[in-house]
Amino acid sequence: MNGTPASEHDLLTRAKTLAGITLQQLASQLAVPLPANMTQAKGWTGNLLELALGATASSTPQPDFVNLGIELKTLPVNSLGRPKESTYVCVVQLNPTALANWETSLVREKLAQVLWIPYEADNRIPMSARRIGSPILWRPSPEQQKQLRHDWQELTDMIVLGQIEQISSSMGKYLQIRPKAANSRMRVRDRNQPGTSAITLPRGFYLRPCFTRQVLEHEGNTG
DNA sequence: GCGTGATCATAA
DNA sequence: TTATGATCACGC
Repeated sequence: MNGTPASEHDLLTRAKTLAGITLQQLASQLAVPLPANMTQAKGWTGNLLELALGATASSTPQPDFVNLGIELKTLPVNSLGRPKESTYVCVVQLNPTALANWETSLVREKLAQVLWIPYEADNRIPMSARRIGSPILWRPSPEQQKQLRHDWQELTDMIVLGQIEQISSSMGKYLQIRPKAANSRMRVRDRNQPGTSAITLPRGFYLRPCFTRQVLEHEGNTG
């Protein structure tokens, strides 16, 4: 269980051994205490899985498994096995270079290869009893890339044009932009308007549940 | 302070 | 019930 996985196969094999066990069982194996409440431990499940699988890049902008170029994402699902929440992808970088084109964008980079780990998150199930699901090693299909690229372009166009304040969370069919900050008083510099001192609320890109649902269902049908 | 891990709380 | 806007903890 210790050390970072040496190969994609190694990582997937490890992840499969977690399928079916509860969060409490895994936490116990790793000697990690269960949080008393999720309000004060929002990233707990993600951190637990990182620890279990030997992810190395926590708190850095790099992929979780640097040597493999794979990002790890836990995915809370409801009683129907569908995503319960949107999925945070990355920060919205507020400079023209970062937003210049999709091919070199952080969103595309982050979502190039993702190991999805679904887990039960129905509120009627106590934290300790929630089970981890089967891992899905995913790369966006051409259709999914098209979906993401379309939304990304639409949203970043607005930012580059200085219209970030007009962006609403309801924009983007699959990819959206929402606040991502310690609180609503946080501010960052928007470098898309040279010569001005524009500041704005930090934001992030998020995948809507309808997108991650595709990921789960496609894998379920083919894998 | 910023980016990582995300979910919470309430409006719609 | 669902999605938006807000927020919590941690590492560096």
